[in-house]
Amino acid sequence: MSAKKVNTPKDQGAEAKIKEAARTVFHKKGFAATRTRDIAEEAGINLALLNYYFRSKNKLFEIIMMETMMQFMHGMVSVFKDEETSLDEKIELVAIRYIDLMIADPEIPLFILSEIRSNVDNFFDNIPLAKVLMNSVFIEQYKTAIQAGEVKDVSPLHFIINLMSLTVFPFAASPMLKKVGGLKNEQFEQLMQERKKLIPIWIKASLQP
Amino acid sequence: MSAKKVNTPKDQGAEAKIKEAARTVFHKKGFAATRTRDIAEEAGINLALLNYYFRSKNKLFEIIMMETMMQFMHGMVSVFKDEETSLDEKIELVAIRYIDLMIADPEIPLFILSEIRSNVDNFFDNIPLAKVLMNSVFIEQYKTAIQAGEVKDVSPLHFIINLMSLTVFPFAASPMLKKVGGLKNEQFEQLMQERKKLIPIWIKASLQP
DNA sequence: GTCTTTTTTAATCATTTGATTAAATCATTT
DNA sequence: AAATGATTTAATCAAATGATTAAAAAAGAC
Repeated sequence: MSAKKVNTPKDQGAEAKIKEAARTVFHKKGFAATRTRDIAEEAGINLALLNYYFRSKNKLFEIIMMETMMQFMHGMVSVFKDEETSLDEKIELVAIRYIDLMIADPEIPLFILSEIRSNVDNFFDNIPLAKVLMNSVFIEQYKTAIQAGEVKDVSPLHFIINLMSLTVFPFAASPMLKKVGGLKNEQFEQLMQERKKLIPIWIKASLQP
Repeated sequence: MSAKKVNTPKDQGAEAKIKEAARTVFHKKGFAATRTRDIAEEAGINLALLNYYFRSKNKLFEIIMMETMMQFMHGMVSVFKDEETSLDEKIELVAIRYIDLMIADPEIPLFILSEIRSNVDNFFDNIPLAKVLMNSVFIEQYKTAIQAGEVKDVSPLHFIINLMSLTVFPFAASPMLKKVGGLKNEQFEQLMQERKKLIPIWIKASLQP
């Protein structure tokens, strides 16, 4: 053996280009609607290269799915676990981080939601996500605030659902919203920027006892 | 010509059975992932019958898509246009109707959201939905309440987005929510039932000046 | 009951699509 | 620059899939 990682041959990084192309196409069309030929064309390489590097469409998809889930979950989990920030600060952080993430990558929410529908087991059966989130510092702080009478006594699940709903849904529904609201991309993004400040205000208002 | 509508031949309604099966399968798997053979099997009929009655997979899908969109939009539009109900009552009606609709047919939100992604133009370019909704009685009542100082001055778009987010998102995300929250179907439905009362409370709290 | 029309089926086509193969090209080492 | 191994391609395969066809079966008209 000699060159195990010779770096990229032709221009620079065929393998990386394929993965990037796969990310783009899978995110935009979903697994079932993407053809391996679409990915090859998007990457500007031959179809056989895809199978050479990634063995199959399924394997390639699993990689993209896993990375996307990690990217999406990491922002949330890191905030949820933080011992240093208050309940209010966490609410603000979640809104800001998620909206920024989704402005940068607006296809993510619908991609995750629709692909998980056919796939639930694979991704969550291993990960104890229920425990991690529902026993997190965030939820403990929320429960403490309830016991102190500082916020209304509503299930933490509703609280999380509301925060995610207000943050994520507009991006999942953006094609419809742009039509129904008659919005250009610019205006839609402006609206989402506003929500970084507004969502924490609305959430806190809903918590008033 | 003689029998134009001879009613159904074999058991009762092959055409209807195919449409019902198509609805089930399309809603569950989306257009790209469903095979015409899946629909035929679900309907308990031969594959050729599907093409005999509906000409093609595309035509059949268009019918299902159109009917589903109508079903989904009708509940909303009829409330929005109602001259007899107050702003508060409309908020309550939207929450109740939509949650009931989606408990009965939980696949609808994700089906609509993901299919529209590849299809925006077809369904909205004809329909002046933007005008219908944004000039509805509902929005006029909201604007009036702002001018009267009864509610905070926030864009009607945010208001609609929030109402839809809190109502629809949990169903779109239900596979994930059930995993993350460790919920059985029973418990999930119970949570959604609670939201029929809670969402109007939260929305109204967020409107307080 | 016979005839005509409608409904249903089995068999088959043509295309699409994921994947493989064998050979050619390129890069690196010596 | 020759040899070796890594990368890339064109050509091709086999299975899946949407659609059609021709004939059989059922239903209705007379």
